[in-house]
Amino acid sequence: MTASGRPSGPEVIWARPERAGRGPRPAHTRAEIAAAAVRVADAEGLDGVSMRRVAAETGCGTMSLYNYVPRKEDLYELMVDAVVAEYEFPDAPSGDWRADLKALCRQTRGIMHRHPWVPRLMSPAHGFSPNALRYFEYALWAMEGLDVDNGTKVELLAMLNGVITAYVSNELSTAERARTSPYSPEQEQAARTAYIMRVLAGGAYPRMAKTLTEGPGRFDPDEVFARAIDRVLDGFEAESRRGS
Amino acid sequence: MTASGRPSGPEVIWARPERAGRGPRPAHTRAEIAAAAVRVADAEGLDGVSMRRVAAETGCGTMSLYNYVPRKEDLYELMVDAVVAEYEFPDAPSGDWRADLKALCRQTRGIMHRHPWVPRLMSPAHGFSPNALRYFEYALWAMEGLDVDNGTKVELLAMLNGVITAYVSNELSTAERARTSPYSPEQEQAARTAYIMRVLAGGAYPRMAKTLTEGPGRFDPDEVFARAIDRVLDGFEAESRRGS
DNA sequence: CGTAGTTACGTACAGCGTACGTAGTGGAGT
DNA sequence: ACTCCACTACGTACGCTGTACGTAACTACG
Repeated sequence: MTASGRPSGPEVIWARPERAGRGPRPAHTRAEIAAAAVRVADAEGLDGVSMRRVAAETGCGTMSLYNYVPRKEDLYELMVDAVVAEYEFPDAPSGDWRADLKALCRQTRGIMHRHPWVPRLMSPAHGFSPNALRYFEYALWAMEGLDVDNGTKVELLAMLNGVITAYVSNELSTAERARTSPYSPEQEQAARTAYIMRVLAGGAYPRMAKTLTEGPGRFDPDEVFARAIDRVLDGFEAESRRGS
Repeated sequence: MTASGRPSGPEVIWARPERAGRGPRPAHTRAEIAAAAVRVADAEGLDGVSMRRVAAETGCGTMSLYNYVPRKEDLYELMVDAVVAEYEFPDAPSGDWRADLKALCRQTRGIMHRHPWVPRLMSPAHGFSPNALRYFEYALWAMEGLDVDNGTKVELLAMLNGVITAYVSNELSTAERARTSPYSPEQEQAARTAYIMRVLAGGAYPRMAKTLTEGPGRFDPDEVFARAIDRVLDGFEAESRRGS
């Protein structure tokens, strides 16, 4: 394979050397480009991330970007890796796997809040980027005190991240909608609740009406999130006790 | 507001009357258009769904589609509602909420397998389409025997659907990648495993290496899925027993 | 020291969502 | 019965996208 230009076969971008032996010294680095793309996505949303826009932000010609990033999908991979780098791991786990995993989950949510486009890019395809590997290694370390087999640990991590992604997506969807819509959030909200009220008034969905009207008052997002994570961990802890 | 043309305010498509009082009889229906879009997405992937393509499939001019569907996002909403219509609900729940919810989850997974683009469109924005309401109403009915408050029931449904979406996304990502990539699945797989092996051979990620090499043999997707759902249900059942 | 491989980047193409304008249709109000 | 105008249908056009391809400059290796 060649270090740039069209690849001769399917390639993971991380397998490409960043600098080829021959030719002029590249004017930019992957890290620079990733940072530029993240900047654009944070400021203008994921749809604002186009090759032209990122190239401009990086300070190079549009097509020069393709020397660093063969396909747009690879740019996404760089972006995810760049934000996964924001995790801060202690020198060693505390020994309390539950607390350590919960802290990890809080960090995941924090990253997604800082970079609302992350949930949309979540995919197993990005599971082997350098920083994802760092994350995975630490998570496995933190789980050493958890008495279940390796497969179950992997399943636990997958479920935690799945739940977090789903939860934060819901959390952010209103905000993201507001960013895109030409109307004010109040107008949007008003239109939706008006519609729902009209539907429920029809009486065709009595259980739903009851559930939505006599809903509980507790809506603190942090609490809902913590509760969700706790429930997932509960399930696996029970399994560990059963197994040992 | 007017029934077609640019809306005068933010609108849910379901609040628009399908047929206006005045003017010529529309040549197509929402159902027809949704079916056409679903056909295209099933055959060519979600990226194949363009307004032009769907219009052609429906048999009308590109811009005529905008009489039925003001924005592309609304087309997505029609598509999701169309596949949510595939749920088959019994006349009444069995009384065993666990079994009923599990059956519902299996149906969700089935729908996502038949329409691999569904996970990408999962969003709370689609939670109030007519068929989503039918789903929600039945699910609440099925949970009448579960002794937790309404808020918890909503959280359970959200978590189940989140976990299913994440799980099926993982399940499908390889297939979807194969559909898009110009290389054979074997080539893709070979490139990825070669890369991972090289990384793990470096010794920087010992726990990960151990986990991946001495992984368990049980990989039956149906089992992994059932186990995940069961664990979620376990957590909530425990909570119900604690509460009552 | 040539030369092959790399970097840089402009041009060009096919496709996208959709704003806008025009023509024709048919139900509601007089 | 007749008029009016909201509505349907649809062609054209604009600005945007990802990226294939060609060209020119540069540098490390044989």
